[in-house]
Amino acid sequence: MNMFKLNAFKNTDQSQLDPPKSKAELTRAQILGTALGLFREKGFDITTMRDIAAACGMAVGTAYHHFDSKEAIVAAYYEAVQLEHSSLVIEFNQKKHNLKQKLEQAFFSKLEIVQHDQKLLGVIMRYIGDAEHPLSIFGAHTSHLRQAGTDVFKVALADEKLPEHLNELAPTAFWALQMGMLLYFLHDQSGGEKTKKLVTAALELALQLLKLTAQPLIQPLVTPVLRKILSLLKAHALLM
Amino acid sequence: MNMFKLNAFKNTDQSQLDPPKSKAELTRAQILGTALGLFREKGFDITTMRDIAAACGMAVGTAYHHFDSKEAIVAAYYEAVQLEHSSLVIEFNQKKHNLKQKLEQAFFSKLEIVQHDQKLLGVIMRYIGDAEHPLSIFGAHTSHLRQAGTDVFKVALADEKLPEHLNELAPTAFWALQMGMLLYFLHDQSGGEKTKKLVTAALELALQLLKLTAQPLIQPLVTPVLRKILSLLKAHALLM
DNA sequence: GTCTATACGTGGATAGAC
DNA sequence: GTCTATCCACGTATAGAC
Repeated sequence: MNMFKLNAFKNTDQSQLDPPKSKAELTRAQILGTALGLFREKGFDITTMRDIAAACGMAVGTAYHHFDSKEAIVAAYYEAVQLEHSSLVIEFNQKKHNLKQKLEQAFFSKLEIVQHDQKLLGVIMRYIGDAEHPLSIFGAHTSHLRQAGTDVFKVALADEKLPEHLNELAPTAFWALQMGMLLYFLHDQSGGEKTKKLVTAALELALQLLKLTAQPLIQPLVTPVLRKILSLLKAHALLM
Repeated sequence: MNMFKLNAFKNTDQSQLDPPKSKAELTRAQILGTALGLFREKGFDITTMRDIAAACGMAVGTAYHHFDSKEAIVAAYYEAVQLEHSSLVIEFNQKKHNLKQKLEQAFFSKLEIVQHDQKLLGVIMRYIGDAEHPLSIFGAHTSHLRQAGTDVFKVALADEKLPEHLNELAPTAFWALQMGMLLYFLHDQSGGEKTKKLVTAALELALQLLKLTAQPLIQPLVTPVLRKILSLLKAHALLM
């Protein structure tokens, strides 16, 4: 099991194990943990900032002093998710594994981290289309999260010898596929079982395509198209 | 140019050309048109129901009598978009065209319809992760829209002879790709120019992959994986 | 059934005193 | 950093006019 950052939200009373924090950091952590508990239990929309403040035994204004908005709490959650995911993948890649194993670990570990937070993931997707919104996963305010999210796959692909353009495209493509996984998982009522099966199948397909496009006969057909897609994604800062 | 349903929102004073409507239908159309104008001009979140009612010269209660919520207005907009798109594609496919032409028309006509409504599209994406929400494009309440959206590609692919599993998967895959196009377009600041280029490149790649996977040598490798993906998507009612 | 006018409860977010 | 008081908008409800 993973004993990383996220457990701070799941287990509020282990602060003595962590390095000493300022009062503000403690209050922030308390709000975060309490809020996530309420979100998981009742759902994001139903839970009010008044509920959260009351459950923390503090005033509404205090909660807002530490988090600009209710969505900002979810943003903090997702930052922690990404942090934990990155460290799990890096740790795994310090040992030798084949590509399939690496990719499966990258996908499955992400899934494990968010396993019980379907309701929270839905909120993260909410502003996907508002480029202006600070919480849009495609917006400027979250570029560091996209960076970390694609870096994970750069790590997993580090030992592979891919054609030049694929080398640049693949991490973003896998990141996008991972977003698709989360989207499917959001609507998965089997507790993630179906999602895991889909990931396995999708990765198998992706690996086959990867091998295909690397073949000398096919590569010249695909390369110019990939180059074009590459440049257009870069124009949007969607490619990291 | 397309003189279909959507123009009712863009041009409010051409009611004499349309078939006679009940008073309620006229009021509904007026609210819809006025609201869309305000959404486009000021943005969805900033515009209030009171703004809309005031701009229509009616009471707030009247607006709510015709639309359950502010989001419901956007839902009505998207219904009309899908209706117009379907009829444009069907019309185009009554004449002979090759597959590339058909797919490009399907993608580009959708883009043309929503060309000036980036802000509205963002709102449609907002509930993508809330399976329960009536406006989620993956939810039960919008299954008819997904059906119409994939049917469009069934029409475009009707003349093609594809392997069995691809035949079922392809329309959903293209529908998903089209959603990706809309997502990219949302963040496109070139007025859709970059989006068009990306669509062209993506379709070229998709057609190449389609040809590849149809080849006898490759098909046995891909078929079992496609079958698995197919069954998992069906389990979610994501496949139509 | 359609529309007006008005008022109310709820919840997100803010201002300003301490 | 914290709390109290307040604002604003959404959505709902109600009573009455046509």
